[in-house]
Amino acid sequence: MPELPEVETVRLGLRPVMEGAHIDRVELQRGDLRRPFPGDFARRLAGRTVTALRRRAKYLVAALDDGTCLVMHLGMSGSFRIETGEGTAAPGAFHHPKGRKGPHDHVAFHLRSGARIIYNDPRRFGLMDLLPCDELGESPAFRSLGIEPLGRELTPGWLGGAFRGRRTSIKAALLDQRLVAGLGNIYVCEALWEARVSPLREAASLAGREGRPTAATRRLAEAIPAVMKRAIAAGGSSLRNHARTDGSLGDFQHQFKVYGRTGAPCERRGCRGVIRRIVQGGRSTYYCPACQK
DNA sequence: CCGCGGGCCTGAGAGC
DNA sequence: TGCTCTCAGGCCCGCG
Repeated sequence: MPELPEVETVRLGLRPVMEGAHIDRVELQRGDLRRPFPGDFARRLAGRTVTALRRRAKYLVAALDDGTCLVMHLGMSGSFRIETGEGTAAPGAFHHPKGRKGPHDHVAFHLRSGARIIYNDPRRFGLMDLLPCDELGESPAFRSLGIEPLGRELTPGWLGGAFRGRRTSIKAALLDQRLVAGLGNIYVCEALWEARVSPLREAASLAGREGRPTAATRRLAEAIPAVMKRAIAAGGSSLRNHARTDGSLGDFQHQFKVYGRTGAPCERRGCRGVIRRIVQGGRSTYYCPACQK
């Protein structure tokens, strides 16, 4: 469940439990997710205190009291859940509220408060790493990340510049984390619908000229943060995984205008179009051919 | 550098 | 019921 709004929802859920928390012990189920855990991962975390829980694009970053940062990515299927410690946690147990260990619980953070934070990830496309906080920006994963979609940098002028010379589709350009970092397949589709821009358009055609972005680019610069904010307010989108750390579902999937709505009527006022699914770069794109130009 | 295609994993759902 | 197939919210790598 991992685009920016879902990651932000997770961050907001974890923050009250994690910030200021002392990590007693970390348990791993196996040595790797998408990549191996760094050496001595569990040992290096034991005894540390979390000073802040931040987000960069789709990454969660827990700053620790020794100057290292725990970097976490949810991949396609990662989720966190918080288990508060009634009684004593059985040693060696990845506890589940019903006493069962989830089949894909890979990491358990045992906090001094008695709470446990469990990371579950069936497909194991997720990632955890430990890096010096002052070198985060230079790390391979972060070095090439573009701007935050909710930051001040996202202006029509900036977007227009980013699209300049890009021969790829606007859909692919918005998925490119080197430009705007944090959008994924769902929110790109939704933002394009909101801005009435066809996903098939060449990105360069939206660049405009001499710092004069096109009207479509101005609409996109509004639609992107607007969709993200609404999604965060709704607790993200839940398709098959839980978005929230307490196990409750996000609600934004009920507000989708195009994603997953193949064959359904376009909800734009006055539009009689029907939502269509196409494949771009091997991934589904949903859009309304009638009103997205 | 850019853009594309494939690969990495497991599970859910559809269709037979 | 059970099998096979397709698809899934992301990212990395290697190729031309």
